[in-house]
Amino acid sequence: MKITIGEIANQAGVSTGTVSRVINGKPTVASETRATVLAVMKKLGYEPDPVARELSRRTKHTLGIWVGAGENRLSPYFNVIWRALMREMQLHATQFVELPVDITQVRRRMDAVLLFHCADIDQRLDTLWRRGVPGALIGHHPGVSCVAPDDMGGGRMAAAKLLSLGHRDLLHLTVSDEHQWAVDRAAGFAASLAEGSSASLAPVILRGGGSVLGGYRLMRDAWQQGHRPTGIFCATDEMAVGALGALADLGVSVPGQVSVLGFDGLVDLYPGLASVAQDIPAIAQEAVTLALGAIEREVVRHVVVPVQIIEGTTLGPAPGKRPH
Amino acid sequence: MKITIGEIANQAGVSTGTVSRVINGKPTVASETRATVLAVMKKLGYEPDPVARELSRRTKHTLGIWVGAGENRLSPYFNVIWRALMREMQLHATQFVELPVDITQVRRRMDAVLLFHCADIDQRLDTLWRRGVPGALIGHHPGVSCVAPDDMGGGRMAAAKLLSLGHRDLLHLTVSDEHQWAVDRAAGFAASLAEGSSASLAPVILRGGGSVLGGYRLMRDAWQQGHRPTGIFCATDEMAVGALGALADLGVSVPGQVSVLGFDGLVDLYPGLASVAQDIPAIAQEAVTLALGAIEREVVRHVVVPVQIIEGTTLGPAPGKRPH
DNA sequence: CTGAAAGCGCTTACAG
DNA sequence: CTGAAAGCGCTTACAG
Repeated sequence: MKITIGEIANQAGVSTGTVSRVINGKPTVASETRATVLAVMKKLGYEPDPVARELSRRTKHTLGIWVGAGENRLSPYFNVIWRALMREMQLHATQFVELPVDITQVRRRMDAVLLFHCADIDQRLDTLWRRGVPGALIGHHPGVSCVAPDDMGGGRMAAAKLLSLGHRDLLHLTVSDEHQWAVDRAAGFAASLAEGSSASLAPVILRGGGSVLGGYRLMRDAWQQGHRPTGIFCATDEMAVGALGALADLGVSVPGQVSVLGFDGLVDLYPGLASVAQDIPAIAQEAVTLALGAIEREVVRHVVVPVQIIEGTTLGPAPGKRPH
Repeated sequence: MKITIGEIANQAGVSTGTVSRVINGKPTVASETRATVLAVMKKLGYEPDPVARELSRRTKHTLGIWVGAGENRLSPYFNVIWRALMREMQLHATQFVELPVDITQVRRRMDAVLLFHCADIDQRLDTLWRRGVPGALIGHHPGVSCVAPDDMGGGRMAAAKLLSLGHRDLLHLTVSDEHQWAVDRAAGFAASLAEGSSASLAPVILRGGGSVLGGYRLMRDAWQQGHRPTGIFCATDEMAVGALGALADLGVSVPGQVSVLGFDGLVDLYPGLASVAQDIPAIAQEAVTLALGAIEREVVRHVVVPVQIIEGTTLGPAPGKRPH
């Protein structure tokens, strides 16, 4: 039998209202009472029913999600962040609608809209503005709440990591489109190298398609044209997977001859892939929080979520160097 | 203001119970009453609240989803079917838990489990059996309810399509792992060719990785080894994308010199991709229906969902032939 | 700080 | 065939 708030209330000797207040972390509960209730909840392995919560919360919100036109909805990254967003909305007991590019078609009421990697942000915000729907976005933009990974910092971390392994001949593979994230990752990478204490280094930067095939071709062509980097930083993990495929086909050993570092943290794409990992769950959580906050006209916030390097077997010391 | 069952009842001059019966297609409603209610619902653009439905339906179900160990959760196909499953569960107001490989860890109660592309089906069913949880699966297996696309028929359709375009030199790229779907697609393709009225044809079959890179390498190597097929059938769209990439790099024109046909229907992967398309929404719907049916110990059913060729610009008549 | 009670939008026995 | 009523598991003013 499913265990409910009523059962908790019984065993804790309080009312269901109090149990509810504990669940929701309301401040108006005596700490002793709170402890008792928490103990009973734990003992019984209670988990609140999200469905009932959603129904009873007066203010039920539905969030629109509006994805940029160019976004590849089949990419691994989209896949992962989408699932994280879904999970987050479920926890917040929030419904959602995925918006078509032409938003005027949409009948369902939306309380707020989350823009995801849209290039034409201004125009879309304008459309929302006219409909009186507040927005938040994953990315960067003045005047609205935003959340994004620390792309610039991640680029810097990539540089620092490769430098610390002794690499001096560096290659950066990125996308030819001027996405903010790509620009920032490249800028962070280059800036950090330029600041190097000894000789200031400049990476070779090559641009192409953002897919696995894009990375493959860039890497293959670069090598065949005589480039001999020992440290390669890719703007996405997909590109890194492609680059690794090309290196394998070229007979170049990784990480013996060449180290490869991706970005995003999708290390399941390739065994041992090293990557500057985004904290996708945190981004999704912030995104939903910001969008929900926008409904209440909360103050605009810009959240930058830290990234973190996941070491893998595609990273090693530069040939002839010892690691330190 | 959200429009509810009460409002419908008011305007239709009936009770909410009757409206509910109409919504749920219960037979015990006078057809005249039904028509009135339906009309009001339509006029007001009413959509039942799935959350409220779930809460009030006495029997709330939680479905476990158990994904095969080898399944690439980042692949486009997984992405698409996963989203279709989520949507279906939402419509059925069914909760779900994604199960880890080690199911003994799971605390939450599950009413049924949906197995997705598992290789070790027998063993998993056994585990479920011991826990008294019924199962259904996407794939094929005797003794449990199953749903799967018509892999064999799709292979036949691929053969028929390429033959009708005049292609006689055929290549099939597939995965090296012995997945049921891969085996069936290849078998259908080969069987259909062998039955050809004139000379019986045999395709060259090459096996490799199922990813884009796998398709790329198979295609490139085949061409460089002197294979000169004019019609290429790939077991997955991802492989087709890879093959198309290789052909582009080799300077082979598509569909001028070579036609390429994928499988799955993920035509957004590549502009103009021709593909034997699975009806993924239908599969997801059946899957959830079967799993929910298994709870009621309904009779075991095996559902095969038809596939359909999506024509694209990667398909054309064999060189020197006119289309008919 | 806490309880009693109403209500979220539906479904479903129970009567009639 | 249909209505009145209870109930799904929670949250939240309203009192105290």
